[in-house]
Amino acid sequence: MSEKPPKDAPPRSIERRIKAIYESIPASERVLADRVLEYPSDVLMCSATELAELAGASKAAVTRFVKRLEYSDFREMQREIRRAQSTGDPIFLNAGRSQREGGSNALLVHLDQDMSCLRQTIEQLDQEVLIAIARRIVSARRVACLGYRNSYFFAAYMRRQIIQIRPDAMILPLPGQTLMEDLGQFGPDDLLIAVGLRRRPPELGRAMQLMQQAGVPIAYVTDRRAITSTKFAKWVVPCQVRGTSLFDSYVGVISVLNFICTRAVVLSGATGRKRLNDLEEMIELLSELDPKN
Amino acid sequence: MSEKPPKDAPPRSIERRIKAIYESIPASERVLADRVLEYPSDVLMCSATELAELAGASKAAVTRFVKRLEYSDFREMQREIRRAQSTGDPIFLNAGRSQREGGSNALLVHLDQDMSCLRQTIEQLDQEVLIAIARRIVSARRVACLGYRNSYFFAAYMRRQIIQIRPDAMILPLPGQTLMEDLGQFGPDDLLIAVGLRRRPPELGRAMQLMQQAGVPIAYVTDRRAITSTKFAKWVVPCQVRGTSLFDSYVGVISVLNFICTRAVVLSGATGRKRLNDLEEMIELLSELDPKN
DNA sequence: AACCCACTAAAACTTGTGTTTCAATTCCCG
DNA sequence: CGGGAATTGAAACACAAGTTTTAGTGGGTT
Repeated sequence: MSEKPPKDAPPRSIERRIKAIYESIPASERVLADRVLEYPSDVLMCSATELAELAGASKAAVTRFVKRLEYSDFREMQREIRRAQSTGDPIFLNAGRSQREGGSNALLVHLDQDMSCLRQTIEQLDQEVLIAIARRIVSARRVACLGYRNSYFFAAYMRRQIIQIRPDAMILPLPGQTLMEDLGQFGPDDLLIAVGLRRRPPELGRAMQLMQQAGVPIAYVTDRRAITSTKFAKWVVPCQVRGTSLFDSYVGVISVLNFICTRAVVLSGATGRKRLNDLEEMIELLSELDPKN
Repeated sequence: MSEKPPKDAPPRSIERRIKAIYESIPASERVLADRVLEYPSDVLMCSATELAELAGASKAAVTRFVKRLEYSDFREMQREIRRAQSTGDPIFLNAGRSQREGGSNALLVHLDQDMSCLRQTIEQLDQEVLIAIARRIVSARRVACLGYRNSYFFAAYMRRQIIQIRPDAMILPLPGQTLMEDLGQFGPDDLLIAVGLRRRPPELGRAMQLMQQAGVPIAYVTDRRAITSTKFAKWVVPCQVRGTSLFDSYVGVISVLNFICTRAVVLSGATGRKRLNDLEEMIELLSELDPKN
């Protein structure tokens, strides 16, 4: 007992162990480290062979990696982690889920709500509408994203994804500018993406009405309760935002926007720009500049 | 090989299968059934041998039990169950939801991905950490939200919710300002909420390092692969952002932020809730907002 | 009581796993 | 440009996992 072996002394989690040595390990093991950090439950559920395949490494690399983490054995590592899990380390709650087991766990209640919010949003959407919007994003002469209050963030998010294929996409309103300075020139060849979730200020409806009168097609991302303002839109994307929570849940909104943008990028590749039209390649390309800091 | 086993026909859940045959199985397999019904995750995590020991049965009993459940193999059973869990409710995956004609169910695939992304984020978080952050939001002298690129939107969203209980909450960086002009005065009594999702510019890490040196506690919302920058944070909130999609999915991030903000409001108690009510009332009164438009 | 049948688990068997070895390769550093 | 250290995955290896066989037990029936 006088000697303290470093092994059992600190009940360090794998994440901690990985981060401690991350800088000093070779590439083949680093891909494993990345995979484990991103999907920790894989270690519990998969065999070492599967883990190697998932991470894109060899079985030998897995063994070396395990040793470097100061585990004697792949299996011992699994046991170790499982112990940590059963003693309450929340990182791996994933595997032990049994819905009603949570009891007073507010987090899991929250998860349930957001899951059903997300599901209800997506299930009741028409894929063709979303694809039509994506197509329009690619083909329109100009694109602008509009949103107020909370919705502004989502409009801005949308615009940020779109500029990867259309660097001219605008975000509105701009501080200190009136809307019409930027939208004044818009016409039937353009596209307005309006995000109007609950707590819409009247400006939004007015702007949409004006744009409709100018013949501008409008894609309108909103909540289910919107009524009158949907009349101005060519495409309506109603999202479920209401939970029993204090604040509205926007998981459905962000998910839909992601979907539209993804489709738009794919479509833009297909329409013959010199961009890669292979989705996988694009993912690879986007992933290569990926700082681990 | 010419014969097609009934293997791939029904994607029934394991619980269903067990209950279907429960009455008609012998004792040694029934103890296994009981164990599995009570701790379903054992099947995923344990080996067949371990499962036998836990339930108090023999290895042979496990094999017979698995066969009786119409799985060809113990390992195949594990794979089957794992697949069902990782996508959430297996109802969505291959239940043949062809209500949307057109053959391509890209939307439902997208839903699956975002559902599991959301689940993996929430389930692997520590509720105590989130509550500690919420508490700090209420008690800190000053609060600032920091984020670059995509993360900026989430920092801004966060700040927008927080100002309902803390009107002094800041969003950073501000255009045309240097960070230190706003953060220079920060110290141990304050709180910095940093959002740093993939594609982090180096500025973020530098800012966090400086703040840590100044003794400022940092709540850091990031993705699972972040390594070095987590060293500067007092609380780390790792989110699952990676799907097989082109763009990262932020459903988990937005959900967590919502949770933290909600808890902060609840914790802020009467004053906070009062303020929120006042705000709503005032808004209603001025009819500044019309939810129906 | 004798027989039969279902059931059980120990032990042999087989397959697939994780580990180790090793030659080829890359990357430094002189 | 070399030589050497480090890194890598394919293949060989040892071993443990799951399956099958088998011998034994207990309960029920005629």
